[in-house]
Amino acid sequence: MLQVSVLKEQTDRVLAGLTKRNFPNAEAEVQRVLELDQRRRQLQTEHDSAQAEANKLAQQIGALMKSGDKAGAEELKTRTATLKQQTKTAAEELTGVEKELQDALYRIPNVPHDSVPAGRSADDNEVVREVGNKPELPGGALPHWDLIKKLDIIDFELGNKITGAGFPVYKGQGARLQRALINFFLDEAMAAGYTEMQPPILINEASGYGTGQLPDKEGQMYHATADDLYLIPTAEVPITNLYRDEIIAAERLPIRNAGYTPCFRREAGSWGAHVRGLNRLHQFDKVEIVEIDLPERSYQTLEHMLGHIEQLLQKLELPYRVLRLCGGDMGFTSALTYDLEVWSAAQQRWLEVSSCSNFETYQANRLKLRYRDENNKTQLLHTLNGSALALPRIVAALLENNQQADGTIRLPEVLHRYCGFAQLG
RNA sequence: AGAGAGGUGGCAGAGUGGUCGAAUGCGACGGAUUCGAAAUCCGUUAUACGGGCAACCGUAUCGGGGGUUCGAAUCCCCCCCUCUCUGCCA
Repeated sequence: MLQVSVLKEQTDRVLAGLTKRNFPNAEAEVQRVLELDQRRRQLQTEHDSAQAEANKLAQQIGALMKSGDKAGAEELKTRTATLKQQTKTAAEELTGVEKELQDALYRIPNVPHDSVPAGRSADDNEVVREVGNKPELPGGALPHWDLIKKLDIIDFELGNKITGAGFPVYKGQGARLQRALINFFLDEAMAAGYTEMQPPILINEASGYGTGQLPDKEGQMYHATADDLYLIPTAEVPITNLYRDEIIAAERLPIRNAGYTPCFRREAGSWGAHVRGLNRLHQFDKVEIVEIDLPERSYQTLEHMLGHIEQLLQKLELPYRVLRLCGGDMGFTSALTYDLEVWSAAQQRWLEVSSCSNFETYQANRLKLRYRDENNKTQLLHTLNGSALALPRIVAALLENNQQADGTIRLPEVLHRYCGFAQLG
Protein backbone atom coordinates (compact mmCIF):
# COMPACT_ATOMS: atom_id res chain seq x y z
CA MET A 1 0.00 0.00 0.00
CA LEU A 2 0.97 3.60 -0.51
CA GLN A 3 2.10 5.75 2.39
CA VAL A 4 -0.29 8.37 3.63
CA SER A 5 2.55 10.88 3.56
CA VAL A 6 2.93 10.33 -0.19
CA LEU A 7 -0.78 10.87 -0.79
CA LYS A 8 -0.64 14.03 1.28
CA GLU A 9 2.54 15.57 -0.02
CA GLN A 10 2.40 14.46 -3.66
CA THR A 11 -1.34 14.44 -4.27
CA ASP A 12 -1.07 15.73 -7.85
CA ARG A 13 1.54 13.16 -8.85
CA VAL A 14 -0.54 10.36 -7.32
CA LEU A 15 -3.72 11.49 -9.09
CA ALA A 16 -1.92 11.78 -12.43
CA GLY A 17 -0.54 8.27 -11.93
CA LEU A 18 -3.90 6.79 -11.03
CA THR A 19 -5.41 8.38 -14.12
CA LYS A 20 -2.77 6.63 -16.20
CA ARG A 21 -4.06 3.40 -14.72
CA ASN A 22 -7.67 4.33 -15.49
CA PHE A 23 -8.36 3.96 -11.81
CA PRO A 24 -11.92 5.13 -11.19
CA ASN A 25 -12.82 7.73 -8.57
CA ALA A 26 -9.17 8.44 -7.86
CA GLU A 27 -9.80 11.86 -6.43
CA ALA A 28 -12.55 10.67 -4.08
CA GLU A 29 -10.52 7.69 -2.90
CA VAL A 30 -7.48 9.83 -2.15
CA GLN A 31 -9.60 12.46 -0.48
CA ARG A 32 -11.12 9.81 1.74
CA VAL A 33 -7.70 8.62 2.89
CA LEU A 34 -6.66 12.16 3.75
CA GLU A 35 -9.85 12.74 5.74
CA LEU A 36 -9.52 9.48 7.62
CA ASP A 37 -5.92 10.30 8.41
CA GLN A 38 -6.92 13.69 9.73
CA ARG A 39 -9.54 12.09 11.96
CA ARG A 40 -7.03 9.47 13.08
CA ARG A 41 -4.56 12.08 14.27
CA GLN A 42 -7.23 13.96 16.12
CA LEU A 43 -8.40 10.84 17.93
CA GLN A 44 -4.85 9.83 18.73
CA THR A 45 -4.20 13.19 20.34
CA GLU A 46 -7.45 13.00 22.35
CA HIS A 47 -6.67 9.51 23.49
CA ASP A 48 -3.08 10.28 24.42
CA SER A 49 -3.82 13.35 26.50
CA ALA A 50 -6.59 11.61 28.46
CA GLN A 51 -4.36 8.62 29.01
CA ALA A 52 -1.45 10.85 30.08
CA GLU A 53 -3.59 12.43 32.75
CA ALA A 54 -4.89 9.08 33.93
CA ASN A 55 -1.33 7.77 34.19
CA LYS A 56 -0.33 10.74 36.25
CA LEU A 57 -3.29 10.28 38.60
CA ALA A 58 -2.58 6.58 38.99
CA GLN A 59 0.91 7.47 40.13
CA GLN A 60 -0.41 9.98 42.65
CA ILE A 61 -2.92 7.45 43.98
CA GLY A 62 -0.07 4.99 44.48
CA ALA A 63 1.87 7.58 46.49
CA LEU A 64 -1.18 8.43 48.63
CA MET A 65 -1.87 4.76 49.34
CA LYS A 66 1.70 4.28 50.45
CA SER A 67 1.49 7.24 52.82
CA GLY A 68 -1.79 5.88 54.20
CA ASP A 69 -4.03 8.68 52.89
CA LYS A 70 -6.94 6.46 51.85
CA ALA A 71 -9.44 9.31 51.64
CA GLY A 72 -7.19 11.33 49.32
CA ALA A 73 -6.74 8.29 47.10
CA GLU A 74 -10.46 7.67 46.86
CA GLU A 75 -11.03 11.25 45.83
CA LEU A 76 -8.64 10.94 42.91
CA LYS A 77 -10.17 7.63 41.87
CA THR A 78 -13.47 9.30 41.05
CA ARG A 79 -11.66 11.52 38.56
CA THR A 80 -10.00 8.56 36.83
CA ALA A 81 -13.36 7.00 36.08
CA THR A 82 -14.22 9.83 33.70
CA LEU A 83 -10.82 9.71 32.06
CA LYS A 84 -11.07 5.98 31.65
CA GLN A 85 -14.34 6.39 29.81
CA GLN A 86 -12.77 9.06 27.59
CA THR A 87 -9.78 6.95 26.63
CA LYS A 88 -11.98 3.96 26.00
CA THR A 89 -14.29 5.84 23.66
CA ALA A 90 -11.40 7.44 21.81
CA ALA A 91 -9.56 4.12 21.54
CA GLU A 92 -12.59 2.35 20.12
CA GLU A 93 -13.20 5.02 17.55
CA LEU A 94 -9.51 5.12 16.74
CA THR A 95 -9.43 1.38 16.05
CA GLY A 96 -12.38 1.77 13.72
CA VAL A 97 -10.86 4.70 11.85
CA GLU A 98 -7.52 2.93 11.52
CA LYS A 99 -9.24 -0.06 10.00
CA GLU A 100 -11.16 2.12 7.56
CA LEU A 101 -7.97 3.96 6.68
CA GLN A 102 -6.17 0.74 5.97
CA ASP A 103 -9.01 -0.58 3.84
CA ALA A 104 -9.04 2.68 1.91
CA LEU A 105 -5.29 2.44 1.35
CA TYR A 106 -5.56 -1.18 0.20
CA ARG A 107 -7.94 -0.08 -2.51
CA ILE A 108 -5.49 2.36 -4.07
CA PRO A 109 -2.99 0.80 -6.51
CA ASN A 110 0.64 1.79 -6.85
CA VAL A 111 1.56 4.96 -8.70
CA PRO A 112 3.07 4.09 -12.09
CA HIS A 113 6.59 5.23 -12.94
CA ASP A 114 6.91 8.19 -15.33
CA SER A 115 8.01 5.92 -18.14
CA VAL A 116 4.81 3.84 -18.01
CA PRO A 117 2.70 4.54 -21.12
CA ALA A 118 -0.97 5.39 -20.78
CA GLY A 119 -3.36 2.77 -22.07
CA ARG A 120 -6.27 0.53 -21.31
CA SER A 121 -5.30 -3.00 -22.30
CA ALA A 122 -2.54 -5.31 -23.48
CA ASP A 123 -2.86 -3.71 -26.94
CA ASP A 124 -1.44 -0.49 -25.54
CA ASN A 125 1.72 -2.01 -24.13
CA GLU A 126 4.94 -0.59 -25.52
CA VAL A 127 7.23 -2.96 -27.38
CA VAL A 128 10.67 -1.98 -26.09
CA ARG A 129 12.57 -4.36 -28.34
CA GLU A 130 12.27 -7.58 -30.24
CA VAL A 131 15.25 -9.93 -30.29
CA GLY A 132 15.98 -13.01 -32.40
CA ASN A 133 14.39 -14.36 -35.56
CA LYS A 134 11.10 -16.19 -35.78
CA PRO A 135 11.83 -19.63 -37.20
CA GLU A 136 10.44 -21.09 -40.44
CA LEU A 137 8.72 -24.33 -39.51
CA PRO A 138 8.76 -27.42 -41.72
CA GLY A 139 5.53 -28.56 -43.34
CA GLY A 140 3.22 -30.40 -40.96
CA ALA A 141 4.51 -28.55 -37.95
CA LEU A 142 2.44 -29.14 -34.83
CA PRO A 143 1.46 -27.09 -31.77
CA HIS A 144 3.13 -28.25 -28.57
CA TRP A 145 0.08 -30.06 -27.21
CA ASP A 146 0.28 -32.42 -30.15
CA LEU A 147 4.06 -32.70 -29.94
CA ILE A 148 4.08 -33.75 -26.29
CA LYS A 149 1.57 -36.46 -27.03
CA LYS A 150 3.50 -37.73 -30.00
CA LEU A 151 6.76 -37.75 -28.06
CA ASP A 152 4.99 -39.01 -24.92
CA ILE A 153 6.87 -36.62 -22.67
CA ILE A 154 4.04 -34.78 -20.87
CA ASP A 155 0.82 -36.55 -19.96
CA PHE A 156 -2.31 -34.59 -19.10
CA GLU A 157 -4.52 -37.67 -18.89
CA LEU A 158 -2.43 -39.20 -16.14
CA GLY A 159 -2.50 -35.91 -14.28
CA ASN A 160 -6.30 -35.87 -14.57
CA LYS A 161 -6.41 -39.32 -13.09
CA ILE A 162 -4.34 -38.68 -10.00
CA THR A 163 -5.15 -35.01 -9.40
CA GLY A 164 -7.20 -33.10 -11.96
CA ALA A 165 -7.05 -30.79 -14.95
CA GLY A 166 -4.04 -28.52 -15.13
CA PHE A 167 -1.71 -30.87 -13.27
CA PRO A 168 0.33 -32.64 -15.96
CA VAL A 169 2.75 -35.51 -15.42
CA TYR A 170 6.17 -35.07 -16.99
CA LYS A 171 7.60 -38.34 -18.21
CA GLY A 172 11.01 -39.57 -19.36
CA GLN A 173 12.70 -36.94 -21.50
CA GLY A 174 9.98 -34.49 -20.49
CA ALA A 175 10.85 -34.84 -16.82
CA ARG A 176 14.54 -34.63 -17.55
CA LEU A 177 14.01 -31.46 -19.57
CA GLN A 178 12.21 -29.86 -16.63
CA ARG A 179 15.05 -30.69 -14.30
CA ALA A 180 17.58 -29.45 -16.83
CA LEU A 181 15.84 -26.08 -17.20
CA ILE A 182 15.57 -25.60 -13.44
CA ASN A 183 19.26 -26.34 -12.97
CA PHE A 184 20.25 -24.18 -15.90
CA PHE A 185 18.24 -21.21 -14.57
CA LEU A 186 19.60 -21.61 -11.05
CA ASP A 187 23.21 -21.97 -12.20
CA GLU A 188 22.86 -18.83 -14.32
CA ALA A 189 21.40 -16.96 -11.36
CA MET A 190 24.29 -18.03 -9.13
CA ALA A 191 26.75 -16.90 -11.79
CA ALA A 192 25.00 -13.53 -11.89
CA GLY A 193 25.46 -13.08 -8.14
CA TYR A 194 22.13 -14.25 -6.76
CA THR A 195 21.95 -16.36 -3.60
CA GLU A 196 19.93 -19.52 -3.93
CA MET A 197 17.06 -19.91 -1.48
CA GLN A 198 14.86 -22.91 -0.98
CA PRO A 199 11.80 -21.68 0.90
CA PRO A 200 8.72 -23.54 2.10
CA ILE A 201 5.99 -23.72 -0.51
CA LEU A 202 3.24 -23.30 2.05
CA ILE A 203 2.89 -19.91 3.69
CA ASN A 204 0.90 -18.50 6.58
CA GLU A 205 -1.67 -15.77 6.45
CA ALA A 206 0.71 -12.99 7.51
CA SER A 207 2.96 -13.72 4.53
CA GLY A 208 -0.02 -13.58 2.20
CA TYR A 209 -0.78 -10.08 3.46
CA GLY A 210 2.88 -9.08 3.31
CA THR A 211 3.20 -9.36 -0.46
CA GLY A 212 -0.41 -8.47 -1.20
CA GLN A 213 -1.99 -11.80 -2.21
CA LEU A 214 -4.34 -11.33 0.71
CA PRO A 215 -6.92 -10.10 1.23
CA ASP A 216 -7.96 -9.35 -2.39
CA LYS A 217 -6.64 -12.40 -4.25
CA GLU A 218 -7.65 -15.01 -1.74
CA GLY A 219 -9.49 -17.08 -4.34
CA GLN A 220 -6.40 -17.43 -6.50
CA MET A 221 -4.45 -19.45 -3.94
CA TYR A 222 -4.98 -23.03 -2.82
CA HIS A 223 -5.85 -22.96 0.85
CA ALA A 224 -5.00 -25.84 3.19
CA THR A 225 -7.77 -25.04 5.65
CA ALA A 226 -6.97 -27.66 8.29
CA ASP A 227 -3.77 -25.76 9.09
CA ASP A 228 -4.73 -22.41 7.57
CA LEU A 229 -1.77 -22.38 5.19
CA TYR A 230 -1.67 -21.37 1.54
CA LEU A 231 0.18 -23.00 -1.36
CA ILE A 232 2.41 -20.34 -2.89
CA PRO A 233 1.44 -18.87 -6.27
CA THR A 234 5.08 -17.82 -6.78
CA ALA A 235 8.38 -17.95 -4.88
CA GLU A 236 8.12 -14.18 -4.63
CA VAL A 237 5.84 -14.65 -1.63
CA PRO A 238 8.08 -16.67 0.72
CA ILE A 239 11.35 -15.12 -0.46
CA THR A 240 10.18 -11.53 -0.09
CA ASN A 241 8.52 -12.29 3.25
CA LEU A 242 11.87 -13.49 4.57
CA TYR A 243 12.51 -9.80 5.16
CA ARG A 244 9.15 -8.88 6.67
CA ASP A 245 9.46 -6.60 9.74
CA GLU A 246 13.20 -6.15 9.21
CA ILE A 247 15.43 -3.12 9.36
CA ILE A 248 18.29 -3.96 7.05
CA ALA A 249 21.75 -2.43 7.36
CA ALA A 250 22.50 -0.42 4.21
CA GLU A 251 25.76 -2.27 3.61
CA ARG A 252 23.86 -5.55 3.19
CA LEU A 253 22.08 -4.09 0.14
CA PRO A 254 21.26 -5.01 -2.50
CA ILE A 255 19.84 -8.32 -1.38
CA ARG A 256 19.70 -10.60 -4.39
CA ASN A 257 17.99 -13.96 -4.02
CA ALA A 258 16.89 -16.62 -6.43
CA GLY A 259 14.78 -19.66 -5.78
CA TYR A 260 13.18 -22.54 -7.57
CA THR A 261 9.72 -23.60 -6.43
CA PRO A 262 6.64 -25.17 -7.89
CA CYS A 263 3.87 -22.57 -8.14
CA PHE A 264 0.18 -23.19 -7.56
CA ARG A 265 -2.62 -21.16 -9.05
CA ARG A 266 -6.29 -21.89 -8.92
CA GLU A 267 -6.85 -19.63 -11.95
CA ALA A 268 -10.50 -19.55 -10.98
CA GLY A 269 -12.64 -18.59 -13.92
CA SER A 270 -9.83 -17.99 -16.36
CA TRP A 271 -10.09 -21.17 -18.42
CA GLY A 272 -11.22 -21.15 -22.00
CA ALA A 273 -9.63 -20.20 -25.29
CA HIS A 274 -5.85 -19.80 -25.46
CA VAL A 275 -5.20 -21.98 -22.47
CA ARG A 276 -4.57 -25.29 -24.17
CA GLY A 277 -1.63 -27.46 -23.35
CA LEU A 278 1.08 -25.79 -21.33
CA ASN A 279 -0.24 -22.27 -21.78
CA ARG A 280 -1.93 -22.24 -18.39
CA LEU A 281 -1.59 -24.73 -15.54
CA HIS A 282 -2.59 -25.09 -11.90
CA GLN A 283 0.89 -26.25 -10.95
CA PHE A 284 4.06 -25.21 -12.72
CA ASP A 285 7.75 -24.73 -12.04
CA LYS A 286 9.51 -21.41 -11.89
CA VAL A 287 12.81 -19.90 -10.87
CA GLU A 288 12.21 -16.47 -9.40
CA ILE A 289 14.67 -13.67 -8.69
CA VAL A 290 13.92 -11.25 -5.87
CA GLU A 291 15.86 -8.10 -5.07
CA ILE A 292 15.69 -5.58 -2.27
CA ASP A 293 17.51 -2.31 -2.75
CA LEU A 294 17.79 1.35 -1.86
CA PRO A 295 15.18 3.62 -3.45
CA GLU A 296 17.76 5.62 -5.40
CA ARG A 297 19.17 2.48 -7.03
CA SER A 298 16.06 0.42 -7.67
CA TYR A 299 15.51 1.33 -11.33
CA GLN A 300 19.09 0.48 -12.17
CA THR A 301 18.48 -2.81 -10.41
CA LEU A 302 15.34 -3.41 -12.46
CA GLU A 303 17.29 -2.95 -15.72
CA HIS A 304 19.93 -5.30 -14.43
CA MET A 305 17.34 -7.96 -13.66
CA LEU A 306 15.83 -7.52 -17.09
CA GLY A 307 19.27 -8.01 -18.63
CA HIS A 308 19.73 -11.24 -16.74
CA ILE A 309 16.41 -12.62 -17.96
CA GLU A 310 17.04 -11.59 -21.57
CA GLN A 311 20.37 -13.30 -21.50
CA LEU A 312 18.64 -16.56 -20.49
CA LEU A 313 16.32 -16.36 -23.46
CA GLN A 314 19.23 -15.63 -25.78
CA LYS A 315 21.11 -18.68 -24.53
CA LEU A 316 17.98 -20.74 -25.12
CA GLU A 317 17.93 -19.32 -28.68
CA LEU A 318 14.32 -18.23 -28.34
CA PRO A 319 13.02 -15.17 -30.18
CA TYR A 320 11.47 -12.82 -27.64
CA ARG A 321 10.22 -9.33 -27.11
CA VAL A 322 10.27 -6.99 -24.15
CA LEU A 323 7.13 -5.07 -23.31
CA ARG A 324 6.73 -2.13 -21.04
CA LEU A 325 3.24 -2.60 -19.67
CA CYS A 326 0.84 0.28 -19.97
CA GLY A 327 -1.02 1.74 -17.00
CA GLY A 328 -4.14 -0.28 -17.68
CA ASP A 329 -2.39 -3.65 -17.98
CA MET A 330 -0.02 -3.37 -15.03
CA GLY A 331 -0.42 -5.28 -11.81
CA PHE A 332 -2.04 -3.48 -8.89
CA THR A 333 1.11 -3.31 -6.77
CA SER A 334 3.71 -2.55 -9.43
CA ALA A 335 5.23 0.80 -10.39
CA LEU A 336 6.87 -0.48 -13.57
CA THR A 337 6.61 -3.88 -15.18
CA TYR A 338 8.45 -5.41 -18.09
CA ASP A 339 6.89 -8.50 -19.57
CA LEU A 340 9.01 -10.86 -21.62
CA GLU A 341 7.28 -12.92 -24.25
CA VAL A 342 8.67 -15.70 -26.40
CA TRP A 343 7.46 -16.43 -29.88
CA SER A 344 5.50 -19.65 -30.16
CA ALA A 345 5.91 -20.53 -33.82
CA ALA A 346 3.20 -23.13 -34.19
CA GLN A 347 0.60 -21.15 -32.27
CA GLN A 348 1.76 -18.00 -34.05
CA ARG A 349 1.53 -15.95 -30.89
CA TRP A 350 3.64 -14.44 -28.15
CA LEU A 351 3.65 -16.24 -24.81
CA GLU A 352 4.46 -14.44 -21.57
CA VAL A 353 7.33 -16.20 -19.82
CA SER A 354 8.45 -13.55 -17.38
CA SER A 355 7.24 -10.48 -15.61
CA CYS A 356 9.82 -8.22 -14.02
CA SER A 357 8.64 -5.45 -11.73
CA ASN A 358 9.71 -2.71 -9.39
CA PHE A 359 7.19 -2.28 -6.59
CA GLU A 360 9.06 0.65 -5.09
CA THR A 361 7.82 0.99 -1.48
CA TYR A 362 4.36 -0.44 -2.13
CA GLN A 363 5.14 -3.93 -0.84
CA ALA A 364 7.75 -2.71 1.65
CA ASN A 365 5.12 -0.59 3.37
CA ARG A 366 2.99 -3.63 4.13
CA LEU A 367 6.04 -5.72 4.93
CA LYS A 368 7.56 -3.02 7.16
CA LEU A 369 10.82 -3.60 5.33
CA ARG A 370 13.17 -0.73 6.08
CA TYR A 371 16.74 0.57 6.25
CA ARG A 372 18.38 3.44 8.07
CA ASP A 373 19.25 6.52 6.06
CA GLU A 374 22.25 8.79 6.66
CA ASN A 375 20.29 10.54 9.46
CA ASN A 376 19.69 7.17 11.10
CA LYS A 377 15.99 7.41 10.35
CA THR A 378 14.13 4.33 9.17
CA GLN A 379 12.95 4.49 5.55
CA LEU A 380 11.13 1.99 3.38
CA LEU A 381 13.17 -0.04 0.90
CA HIS A 382 12.23 -0.96 -2.65
CA THR A 383 11.36 -4.53 -3.61
CA LEU A 384 11.65 -6.05 -7.07
CA ASN A 385 11.12 -9.44 -8.60
CA GLY A 386 11.07 -11.26 -11.87
CA SER A 387 10.62 -14.73 -13.27
CA ALA A 388 13.89 -16.20 -14.47
CA LEU A 389 12.08 -18.14 -15.76
CA ALA A 390 8.69 -19.90 -15.74
CA LEU A 391 9.03 -23.30 -17.37
CA PRO A 392 5.84 -24.39 -19.14
CA ARG A 393 5.73 -21.79 -21.90
CA ILE A 394 9.48 -22.03 -22.36
CA VAL A 395 8.99 -25.73 -22.96
CA ALA A 396 6.12 -24.99 -25.33
CA ALA A 397 8.24 -22.59 -27.35
CA LEU A 398 11.27 -24.88 -27.37
CA LEU A 399 9.13 -27.70 -28.72
CA GLU A 400 7.30 -25.71 -31.34
CA ASN A 401 10.17 -23.58 -32.59
CA ASN A 402 12.71 -26.37 -32.87
CA GLN A 403 10.70 -29.14 -34.46
CA GLN A 404 12.54 -30.77 -37.33
CA ALA A 405 11.25 -32.31 -40.53
CA ASP A 406 11.96 -35.82 -39.14
CA GLY A 407 9.69 -35.21 -36.14
CA THR A 408 12.46 -34.78 -33.57
CA ILE A 409 13.01 -31.63 -31.52
CA ARG A 410 16.41 -29.99 -31.51
CA LEU A 411 17.48 -28.60 -28.13
CA PRO A 412 19.63 -25.50 -27.69
CA GLU A 413 23.32 -26.19 -27.13
CA VAL A 414 23.27 -24.82 -23.59
CA LEU A 415 20.85 -27.49 -22.38
CA HIS A 416 22.71 -30.52 -23.75
CA ARG A 417 24.90 -31.10 -20.74
CA TYR A 418 21.97 -30.56 -18.37
CA CYS A 419 19.72 -32.98 -20.25
CA GLY A 420 22.24 -35.58 -21.25
CA PHE A 421 20.72 -35.56 -24.73
CA ALA A 422 20.67 -33.13 -27.65
CA GLN A 423 17.21 -33.76 -29.01
CA LEU A 424 13.79 -35.00 -28.03
CA GLY A 425 12.46 -38.08 -29.79
C1' A B 1 -1.38 -37.09 18.02
C1' G B 2 -0.50 -37.44 23.84
C1' A B 3 2.22 -35.26 28.19
C1' G B 4 5.16 -31.35 30.04
C1' A B 5 7.88 -26.60 29.78
C1' G B 6 8.11 -21.92 27.83
C1' G B 7 7.32 -17.21 24.73
C1' U B 8 10.61 -10.36 27.83
C1' G B 9 15.02 -5.40 24.01
C1' G B 10 20.04 -7.26 18.24
C1' C B 11 21.15 -11.95 21.31
C1' A B 12 21.32 -14.38 26.25
C1' G B 13 18.56 -13.75 30.53
C1' A B 14 16.34 -11.48 35.45
C1' G B 15 11.89 -9.50 36.89
C1' U B 16 5.11 -12.31 40.19
C1' G B 17 0.64 -5.57 41.13
C1' G B 18 3.03 1.01 41.49
C1' U B 19 9.13 4.52 41.33
C1' C B 20 9.58 -1.14 34.95
C1' G B 21 10.64 0.48 28.41
C1' A B 22 12.22 -3.02 31.92
C1' A B 23 18.33 -5.44 36.12
C1' U B 24 22.63 -7.91 34.42
C1' G B 25 25.73 -10.04 30.67
C1' C B 26 27.12 -10.28 25.45
C1' G B 27 27.23 -7.69 20.94
C1' A B 28 27.29 -2.86 18.39
C1' C B 29 28.51 2.41 18.39
C1' G B 30 31.12 6.91 20.51
C1' G B 31 35.05 8.48 23.77
C1' A B 32 39.45 7.91 27.22
C1' U B 33 44.07 5.22 27.51
C1' U B 34 47.83 3.45 23.34
C1' C B 35 52.66 4.72 18.25
C1' G B 36 48.58 1.27 16.92
C1' A B 37 45.86 -2.86 18.79
C1' A B 38 44.25 -6.18 22.76
C1' A B 39 42.79 -5.51 27.73
C1' U B 40 40.60 -1.85 30.90
C1' C B 41 37.49 2.40 32.02
C1' C B 42 33.34 6.03 30.82
C1' G B 43 29.07 6.84 27.94
C1' U B 44 25.33 5.61 24.16
C1' U B 45 22.46 1.72 22.17
C1' A B 46 14.20 -0.67 20.46
C1' U B 47 9.95 0.35 17.37
C1' A B 48 5.49 2.75 15.98
C1' C B 49 2.08 6.69 16.39
C1' G B 50 0.70 11.81 17.97
C1' G B 51 2.37 17.03 19.10
C1' G B 52 6.58 20.48 17.94
C1' C B 53 10.84 24.23 13.05
C1' A B 54 13.75 21.88 16.65
C1' A B 55 15.61 20.52 21.42
C1' C B 56 12.07 17.68 23.27
C1' C B 57 7.29 16.02 25.17
C1' G B 58 3.22 12.49 25.21
C1' U B 59 1.09 7.54 24.12
C1' A B 60 1.47 2.45 23.04
C1' U B 61 4.31 -2.06 22.73
C1' C B 62 7.32 -7.76 27.53
C1' G B 63 3.71 -13.82 21.54
C1' G B 64 -1.78 -11.99 20.00
C1' G B 65 -6.74 -10.68 21.78
C1' G B 66 -10.09 -9.82 25.86
C1' G B 67 -10.84 -9.05 31.28
C1' U B 68 -9.86 -7.59 36.68
C1' U B 69 -7.65 -2.92 38.92
C1' C B 70 -6.92 3.93 40.30
C1' G B 71 -2.52 1.22 38.30
C1' A B 72 -0.62 -5.15 34.73
C1' A B 73 5.56 -7.86 31.88
C1' U B 74 3.46 -9.50 36.69
C1' C B 75 -3.44 -11.78 38.28
C1' C B 76 -7.76 -14.25 35.21
C1' C B 77 -9.88 -16.14 30.33
C1' C B 78 -9.34 -17.38 25.05
C1' C B 79 -6.09 -18.04 20.90
C1' C B 80 -1.28 -18.60 18.39
C1' C B 81 3.66 -20.23 18.35
C1' U B 82 8.27 -22.66 20.03
C1' C B 83 10.97 -26.35 22.72
C1' U B 84 11.49 -31.31 25.37
C1' C B 85 9.81 -36.39 25.99
C1' U B 86 6.53 -40.31 23.98
C1' G B 87 4.14 -41.96 19.38
C1' C B 88 4.44 -41.87 14.04
C1' C B 89 7.65 -41.08 9.97
C1' A B 90 11.16 -39.36 4.80
